[in-house]
Amino acid sequence: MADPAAANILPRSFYARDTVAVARALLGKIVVHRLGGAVMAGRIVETEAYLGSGDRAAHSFAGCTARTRVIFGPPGHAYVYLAYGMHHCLNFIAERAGVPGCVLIRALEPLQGIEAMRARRPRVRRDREIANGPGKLTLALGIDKRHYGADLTRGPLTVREIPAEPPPEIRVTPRIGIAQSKDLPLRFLIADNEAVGKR
DNA sequence: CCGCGGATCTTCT
DNA sequence: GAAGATCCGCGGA
Repeated sequence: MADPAAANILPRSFYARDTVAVARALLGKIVVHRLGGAVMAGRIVETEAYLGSGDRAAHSFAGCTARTRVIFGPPGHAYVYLAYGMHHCLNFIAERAGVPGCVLIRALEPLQGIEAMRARRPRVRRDREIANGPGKLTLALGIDKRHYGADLTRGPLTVREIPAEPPPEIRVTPRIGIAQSKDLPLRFLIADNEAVGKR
């Protein structure tokens, strides 16, 4: 594969669609983070959509608050929050400005900067365990609250597309680890990939 | 491989 | 004041 960090950045129009379309289209795309001289990159292999209406599991369901403000803003930005008081989770904002909707990045296949990722995940053995969970990938990439609202079309955190990459085969399941709206088919993953969370 | 429980803290009720 | 969009280590099969 070509250098992932040099691939084309996805434009804002990529994110300015309905949330499910964005969640599906993100599979196979590349997250690139430049931090402290390191360039880290991973291929998105698992996502979940959190909708703006009728989705009780979505943080935006309770309305626009200090925490969910960015979800109601323009697309192509990052929504980062702390889960269970310990783990950061990374989401990308979808839909046009004013309409809530975001996509949780649940798993990455590490492509580049693996040594830098391992430095933050010292206990991991296999490469595929470095970022195969929403809390694991933020730790591996060094993502935290400083990235709240970050613009994904420019800056140290970007999402890119390898040209001429064929679209992956997508599998659909209910979402993981939620208590409400739990049966909606809003989890998407690349069918043949090993670096995805369990069911 | 599978199930269990503890850690830890922000946000909204 | 309780509930989380989780992870890890432990013990057992």
